[in-house]
Amino acid sequence: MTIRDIETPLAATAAALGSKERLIAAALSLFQAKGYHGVAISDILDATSLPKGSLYHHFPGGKEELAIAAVAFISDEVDARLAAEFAKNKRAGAVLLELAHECVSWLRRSDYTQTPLLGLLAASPGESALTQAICDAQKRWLARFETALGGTEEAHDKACLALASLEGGISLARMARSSDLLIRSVTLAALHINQR
Amino acid sequence: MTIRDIETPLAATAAALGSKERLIAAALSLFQAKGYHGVAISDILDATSLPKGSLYHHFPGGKEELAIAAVAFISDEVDARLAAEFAKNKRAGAVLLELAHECVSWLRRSDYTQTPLLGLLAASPGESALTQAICDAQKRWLARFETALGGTEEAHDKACLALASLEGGISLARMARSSDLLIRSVTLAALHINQR
DNA sequence: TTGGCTATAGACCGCTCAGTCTAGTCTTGA
DNA sequence: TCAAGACTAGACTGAGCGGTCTATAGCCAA
Repeated sequence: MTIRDIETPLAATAAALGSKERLIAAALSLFQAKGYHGVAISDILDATSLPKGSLYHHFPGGKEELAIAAVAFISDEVDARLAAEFAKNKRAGAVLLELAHECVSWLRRSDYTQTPLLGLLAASPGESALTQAICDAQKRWLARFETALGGTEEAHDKACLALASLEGGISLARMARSSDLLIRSVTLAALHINQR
Repeated sequence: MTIRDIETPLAATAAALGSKERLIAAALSLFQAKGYHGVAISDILDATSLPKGSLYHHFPGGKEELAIAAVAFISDEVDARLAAEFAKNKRAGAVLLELAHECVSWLRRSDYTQTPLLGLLAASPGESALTQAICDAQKRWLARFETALGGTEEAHDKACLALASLEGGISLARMARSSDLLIRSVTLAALHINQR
């Protein structure tokens, strides 16, 4: 079992993970649904049924440190996933589509409350370490696509389109409560990316 | 002079507008920079040098009513702009690129703190009238592109890609503090949209 | 001048926030 | 068996929040 399995917190299975992991999982889930400022420490504690002492024991830096850990987790997970897919010599467009479909499943499972990647976390305090962590995650993902596409100037362009259509599509789909919009934009983008 | 001229609040010119317009302008600017929950009523009052009484006189519904007014304003503005451009029989890709360049100018002018469209406002209380207002704005803009592209199924796909690459590109560019990423993704998208 | 309306002004309230602190419990290794 | 560290537990604090309230200033018509 991984953290991801309880990202939409299901108290039952959650007990099997350590407190630190449960805090990260609940925090990620909540931040993806309401953004950094929209989540209160008490929300996270309620979701995990843990007391304040535990949170500040594992994350002395408080809310921001926990948020950074959550971002690092999703950053690693997506990055690893991309690396694994590209290692199979799949075309970039296919990998993008696969990722999009997984995002769709997350959107549906959360009834369109969650933003599967980092979209809503962008509303975080400016100039903070948290902002930097989000920025780093996007850079990593961008680099994966870029190298998979050949590392050329054109590859860079295509990588930008891939990530933009994904994040933008997620935002549209969440608002309209219809994964359709995400699929449409990403499918077109994938088509273009796979060209020559 | 329009509200937009003082969207990045410049106290000097602001005095020429009524209090209500100044409140909307300042609120929009702040929400675009920090998201709904990241902005305090006192921030808006500080930015406008207006007392609390004025805000609750013009917007009895408080923070949310003001936010809705701000969303309605930008929704109208962008929609009118799209209508005007399309009326000149410009190709959809060209209009998209133009809009993107205007967003770039906003990003630069705000030193990459503001999200020119509605990106950061997506982190708003769920199931509220505000969420609905944001959703409506996106629908309007989407519809403009869709009809301009011919109203077909394919047009719908392309419209989704247009808006997704724009919103997603803005998010990437803001994080990386480089408008480059926005231009790259939108240029590629525009290319694809203009095809056939 | 007066009366009423619009708008400004800001003190004030109850609540929730992030974070601190002390006490207690569980685990582990000597 | 016991001591020390890891972790849980939750009361408490001060600051800041959104929102309410009363008082007042400016303006126009009677």
